[in-house]
Amino acid sequence: MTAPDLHAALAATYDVWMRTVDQTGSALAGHRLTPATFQALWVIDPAEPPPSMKAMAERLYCNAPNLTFMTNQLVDRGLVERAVDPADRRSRVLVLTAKGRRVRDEVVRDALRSTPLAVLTDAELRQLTTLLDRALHPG
Amino acid sequence: MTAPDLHAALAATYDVWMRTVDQTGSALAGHRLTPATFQALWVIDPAEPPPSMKAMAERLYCNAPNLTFMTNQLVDRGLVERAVDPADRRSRVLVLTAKGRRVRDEVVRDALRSTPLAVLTDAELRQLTTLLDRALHPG
DNA sequence: TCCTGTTGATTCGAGTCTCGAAGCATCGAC
DNA sequence: GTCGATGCTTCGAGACTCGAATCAACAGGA
Repeated sequence: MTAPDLHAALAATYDVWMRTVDQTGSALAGHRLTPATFQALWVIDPAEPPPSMKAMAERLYCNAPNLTFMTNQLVDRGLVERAVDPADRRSRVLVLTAKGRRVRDEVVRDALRSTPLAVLTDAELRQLTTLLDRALHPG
Repeated sequence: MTAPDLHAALAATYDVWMRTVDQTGSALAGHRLTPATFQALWVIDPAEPPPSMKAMAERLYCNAPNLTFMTNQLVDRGLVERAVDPADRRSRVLVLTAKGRRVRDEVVRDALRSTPLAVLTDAELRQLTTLLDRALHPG
């Protein structure tokens, strides 16, 4: 690793993500969503068991009070509901409502359509994911 | 391009950038910088002519009032100065102060040390940059 | 069974960030 | 010179973020 190569790679990563958020913006406004609430929705995979607040905070790289705030935004908009985790009654899990699943589908589709990455081929995308995953999960 | 491959690539891109910001946080606090002011500093390359507000706004994907706010933060901390562009007296260019250059060097170094991408080899980094640039600048 | 320390989440307050609308000065073309 | 366009700032409102304090529930040991 040398600084110029690393700098260029990080700058490009930043650009791709920021352009994705920026160009998804107009689609989000239609659902009264902001980048923050979109990201919260993004990390709730409806195919997996509903995540706890703690799990959400880790995925979103934010702290607990912040997540409480974002969760309230989503609850106010009728997209998620809090439920008590029977296995640990301190923990609240976030369950998508029917509307939440529908809205999430739409905005995720919008994001995938808007991201600059959409122009890459499947092979390139897999190559990209492999490189990034190697960085995220070394060893 | 198919949705699952694209989804995975975008998720990994998001993770790399957010982990970079997250892990650079403690280093930023020492200079009384936030992620936003750090990003503003990041896009002022001291090796190039000082950027105008407009150029900054494009690089940061934000609007003019927002940039005025962030510029004020940097000016208050003595890191940049506004200067009138002689070629267009409406335009203000952002000039790093001596302290600004020093602080920018430090925090950029911190960011490059903190990013998950730092574990990749030069060859991998160049491969990554090539892929991302192809997405950012197609054709 | 009680302590006791820990953990998951919320509340509160303060500060930061973001943006639309309106305003001002300057530019460029005519 | 006039007029529309452009670059930036101000203002006001809302969204976001976080540290500190609080509360309920868990987990372990005496």
